[in-house]
Amino acid sequence: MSDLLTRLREQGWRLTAQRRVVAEVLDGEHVHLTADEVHARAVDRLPEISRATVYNTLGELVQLGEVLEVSTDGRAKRYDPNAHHAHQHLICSVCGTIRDVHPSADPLAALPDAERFGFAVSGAEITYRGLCPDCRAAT
Amino acid sequence: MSDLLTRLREQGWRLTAQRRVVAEVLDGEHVHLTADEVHARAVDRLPEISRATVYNTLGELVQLGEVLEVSTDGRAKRYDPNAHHAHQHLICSVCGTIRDVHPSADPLAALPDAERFGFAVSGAEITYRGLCPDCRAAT
DNA sequence: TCCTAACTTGGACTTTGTCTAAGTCAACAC
DNA sequence: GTGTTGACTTAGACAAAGTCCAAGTTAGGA
Ligand SMILES: [Mn+2]
Ligand SMILES: [Mn+2]
Ligand SMILES: [Zn+2]
Ligand SMILES: [Zn+2]
Repeated sequence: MSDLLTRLREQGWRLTAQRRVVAEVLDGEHVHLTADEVHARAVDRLPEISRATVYNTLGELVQLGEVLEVSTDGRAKRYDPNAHHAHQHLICSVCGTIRDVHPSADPLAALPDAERFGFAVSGAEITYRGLCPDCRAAT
Repeated sequence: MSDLLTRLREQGWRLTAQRRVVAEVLDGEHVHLTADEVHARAVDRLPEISRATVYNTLGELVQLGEVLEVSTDGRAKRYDPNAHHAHQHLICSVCGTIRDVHPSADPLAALPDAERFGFAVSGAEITYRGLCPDCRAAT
C-alpha cells in the first residue's frame, strides 16, 4: 500500500490526509466496497472527510488504473483494489457475497471472429452467479 | 410478439393497453433499452402512460423470464427481450453500442472446481469490451 | 516563511428507481 | 348488455447513488 502512495506521488499527486485514508480503507486483497462504504470507513479515521472527496479520489484511482470499478447489479458501483491481478467475480444470488475467481482460459478466446462484428475487442468481464455455501445450507 | 401476449394471458395477466404498448416497444431481436427509453417510446403510442407502469411492467416481464435485465455500466439498467436465446454482450467503450454475441464455449466450463469455493454456480454473464468499427475509424 | 494552484467541503442538483393512496377498468358472472 | 370487483394505473412524493460548484483550506515548492 505504501508503494501505492509512492506511485501516486510520482504521478504528481498531492498527498493529503483524505487521499491517504481512502487508500488505507481500500487496502487488502479481496475488498469490494461501495463508495458510501468507503466513506463510512474513512470517516472512522478522519471524521471530517466529505462524500465528494471520496468520490473524487475513487475516480482518480480508477483513472490511474490502481482500482477497478465493478458494476454487477445496477445498484452502487463497487471499488476493487485488486487491479494488478486480472480476475473475475463470483457472486451469491442470495446474499450478494463477492469472491475473486480466476478462470482457466482466456475469455476472449471464446469469442470467434465471426462474432466480433468488426470490433477491436480488448477485454471481457465475467460475472459468475450461484449460491454460496452458507446460502445453500440455509434452504 | 403476439405469442408473448398469449403466454402472458395464460399466466393470468390482465391485458391492458399499457402492457400491450410496453410489449410492442420491446419487440425486435436486438433491442437494449433503458426504462426511460421504453417510456419515451411508449408515450408516442399511448401519451398518458406513466413511468411507474413502465417500471412495473418491465419488472413483471423480468420475473416471468420474458425479458432480461442487463447492468453493464452502473448507469440505468437495460431491458433485453432476447431472453429465450442465451447470449452475451459486446459493448463499444466509446459510444456504448451493444451487440448480442454468442461465444463458442460454455463460460461455466472455464471455472475450475478449485475456483468455485463451494458455490453452486448456475450462470455467467460476460461483457466483452472493445471499439466498434465506427469508433475505430474516427481516430 | 510565504504563495498559490491543487485540493476539500457542504449542499444543491440530477438521474434512476421505488412506493403509495386514490382513481380506473378488464374480465367474469349473470 | 350490465354490474361488480380486484387488479391495474396514475401523479407525485420519496430514496439512493452520483455529480457539480463556489468558497475555503492546504501541500509543497520558492
Ligand atoms: Mn475483485
Ligand atoms: Mn442482448
Ligand atoms: Zn450467499
Ligand atoms: Zn463505438
